[in-house]
Amino acid sequence: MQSGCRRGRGLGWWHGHIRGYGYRMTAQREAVLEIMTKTREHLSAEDIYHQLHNLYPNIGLTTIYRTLELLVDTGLVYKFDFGDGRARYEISEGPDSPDHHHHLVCTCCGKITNYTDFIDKERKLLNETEMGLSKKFNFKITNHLIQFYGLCEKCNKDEK
Amino acid sequence: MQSGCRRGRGLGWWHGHIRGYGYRMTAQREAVLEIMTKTREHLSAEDIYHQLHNLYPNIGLTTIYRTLELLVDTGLVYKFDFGDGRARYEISEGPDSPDHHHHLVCTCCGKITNYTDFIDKERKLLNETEMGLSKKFNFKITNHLIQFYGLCEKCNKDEK
DNA sequence: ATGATAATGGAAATCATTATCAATAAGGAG
DNA sequence: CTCCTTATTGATAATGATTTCCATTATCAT
Ligand SMILES: [Mn+2]
Ligand SMILES: [Mn+2]
Ligand SMILES: [Zn+2]
Ligand SMILES: [Zn+2]
Repeated sequence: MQSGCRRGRGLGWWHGHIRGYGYRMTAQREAVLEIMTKTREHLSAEDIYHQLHNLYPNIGLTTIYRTLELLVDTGLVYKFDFGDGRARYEISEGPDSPDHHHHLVCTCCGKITNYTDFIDKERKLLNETEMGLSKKFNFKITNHLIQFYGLCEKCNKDEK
Repeated sequence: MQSGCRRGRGLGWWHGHIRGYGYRMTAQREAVLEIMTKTREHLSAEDIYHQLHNLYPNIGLTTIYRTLELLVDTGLVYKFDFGDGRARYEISEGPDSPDHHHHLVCTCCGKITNYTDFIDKERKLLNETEMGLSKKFNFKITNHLIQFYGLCEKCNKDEK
């Protein structure tokens, strides 16, 4: 329907997004997005770097960092700190998408678990809270972070 | 009332806590706790280091880091990552204390705002959620992190 | 196809946090 | 209170993730 639609020519849906911010589309950015959209893992910059080295032996780690920063800035990717000393990234469908989820972080082994359960109740409370906080502090909320810390099933057993 | 009470001899309430974990009480640990309990700011290790240098010109930054790690491990202090590249610390009264609060983080200027509003509703939802998640994932939750990101009043204005 | 300029990648620089290790001090035993 | 074991400290070096630089390359509007 939209005249600008370029589907069917091998272009990812993200081209328009990137270009819309005035950035150029490059093979490296394509490659990083390709990986990010195909995994549910929480990859570090170096994880991505290693995965790409097969396909692009000359890609630089610096470029991975730069690309991730761009993707975070334009809202395509979330950046997380799970406490293991390196940033971790995950594709983002935005805080209102049905795939939006939060995390359980095992403080023992570092395992990360996605959960979408209870998100509906959460969403309701979050909306109220965001509205109240915006009003009280004149703070314009754009996003939120929720994480639960504790022991995963395995670590909880080993604990005993 | 309690026979073990040591008030009135210059000992902080935290002595028993630290000793209870088998750690020795030192002037340095005392000093760090003294600062942490007297501020509502979110200090970095270096912040604390500088504040202490007047009183203890010989205290080492390494010791600050070690002490903070100890305090976090024993639950007296919370460690946060607000995205400015350094860890920030804050005294903890525990997730069930009336002083327990969450944060608004300005993504523009980095300003951190404590809020306790809506905590009651939050607590209710958190309890339900924690219970549900514990059951579904066999995950033993010990703590949680909630942060809202956006623009503070000042940055929102300047934005326009 | 051409040119202006944004993007890349290799290497060096940053900078918060850790590891080492000899010197010091806490606190239980006597 | 003194002694002794051993946790703790502090100076320094090491680590490691992320940035900065800058010459080379690639994108894309014209
Ligand atoms: Mn996730
Ligand atoms: Mn706070
Ligand atoms: Zn675990
Ligand atoms: Zn601000």
